[in-house]
Amino acid sequence: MTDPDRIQDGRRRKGEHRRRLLVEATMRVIERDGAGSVSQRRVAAEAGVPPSAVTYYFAAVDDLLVATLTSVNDLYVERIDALGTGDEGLAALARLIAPTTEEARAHLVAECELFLMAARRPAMRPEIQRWTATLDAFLAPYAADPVQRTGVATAIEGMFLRGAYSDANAPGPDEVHRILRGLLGR
Amino acid sequence: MTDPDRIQDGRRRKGEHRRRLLVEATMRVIERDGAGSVSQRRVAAEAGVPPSAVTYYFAAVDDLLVATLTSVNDLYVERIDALGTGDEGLAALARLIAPTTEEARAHLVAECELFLMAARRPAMRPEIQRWTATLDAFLAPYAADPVQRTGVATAIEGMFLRGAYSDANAPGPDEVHRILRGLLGR
DNA sequence: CACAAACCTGAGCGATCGCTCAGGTTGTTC
DNA sequence: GAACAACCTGAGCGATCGCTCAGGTTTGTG
Repeated sequence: MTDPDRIQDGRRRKGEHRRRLLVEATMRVIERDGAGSVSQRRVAAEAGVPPSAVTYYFAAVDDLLVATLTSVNDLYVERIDALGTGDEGLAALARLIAPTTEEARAHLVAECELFLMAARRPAMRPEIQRWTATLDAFLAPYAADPVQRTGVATAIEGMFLRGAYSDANAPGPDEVHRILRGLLGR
Repeated sequence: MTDPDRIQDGRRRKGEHRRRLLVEATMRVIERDGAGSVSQRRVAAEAGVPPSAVTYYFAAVDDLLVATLTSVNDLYVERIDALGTGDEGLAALARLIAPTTEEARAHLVAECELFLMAARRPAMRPEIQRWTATLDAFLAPYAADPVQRTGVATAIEGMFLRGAYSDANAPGPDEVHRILRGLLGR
């Protein structure tokens, strides 16, 4: 995504800022009410802009969802790339997976809903592949065998999902770390 | 769920049949249009009954979704219990996980959406726990260590999720089988 | 300072939504 | 066959939905 502040043209710069504002508002709506509740009007109210402003920047509600998924993905790819290596990298990944606060859990639920939406929307599919590729690249140093790597990657996604349900019995960062170590034979 | 044909009272029997009809219609609506598109009117149209009939049997739309999740879960618990043991049990599980037809994939997407809904609806949480417990019980003979078992269980759920995205690069039954064998150290 | 481009909005159309309710039908019981 | 319980429905209220559009404002350009 283009950095708004790098844009010369003041008109476009303002527009790009507004676009971001809307994506952030969308994320808050999803966290609070669910991805199915994203509507032009709700996002507009959350962002404090008139409804038609949403239509101006995103022709359809689906386009808004694609942009939001892309934004979430940007952050995750960045985080994965910054995890580090060896066992510390694994521990950091575990901390990334397991939500420790109720706020983090709400965020996680929102992300899961966004990802699952891709199952029905071809426009979102490339983002899924980007995530999958990023995760696979991170795991490569830990597991040379691609079959094992896919197994661990799916387990990671499964743990994200379980974190979304939370309640007491969800695995915390320490247990996630132990599980990862176990799956990778360490 | 109570078997409708076992009910003596003809009034109640008919009612229970109708209730099932509505749950099945709901599942078809979810497969076609997504869990977010489930509405009293849509389900009614799909089932060929007047809208008020839906309200009569399920006070709110959420109740309909809970009933549908329960129904899906019933089937899965039954299937898991019938998988068998040893490597053949593992192969059968792999066949259960990986969708081979487009129809199976659509069904899988619907199931994932229903499960994820539980993250926001406490009324659905017990069904998640029922599934988790069933899966854990199946895996017990394959892995004594509970940490490893949770790892494999989350991988299974991750593979369900990946099957929902499908496309070419999704793992087929054979690869799922290989992954499972690998994770269980066989 | 004229012109253009990009930004921005209020009003509103037709459709769908969840849910209520008064009243009608069918099946069971005694 | 009277009394009752369960089943069943059409009509409709108020709210929200996606999306369109004509026209107004701000910002950059030559």
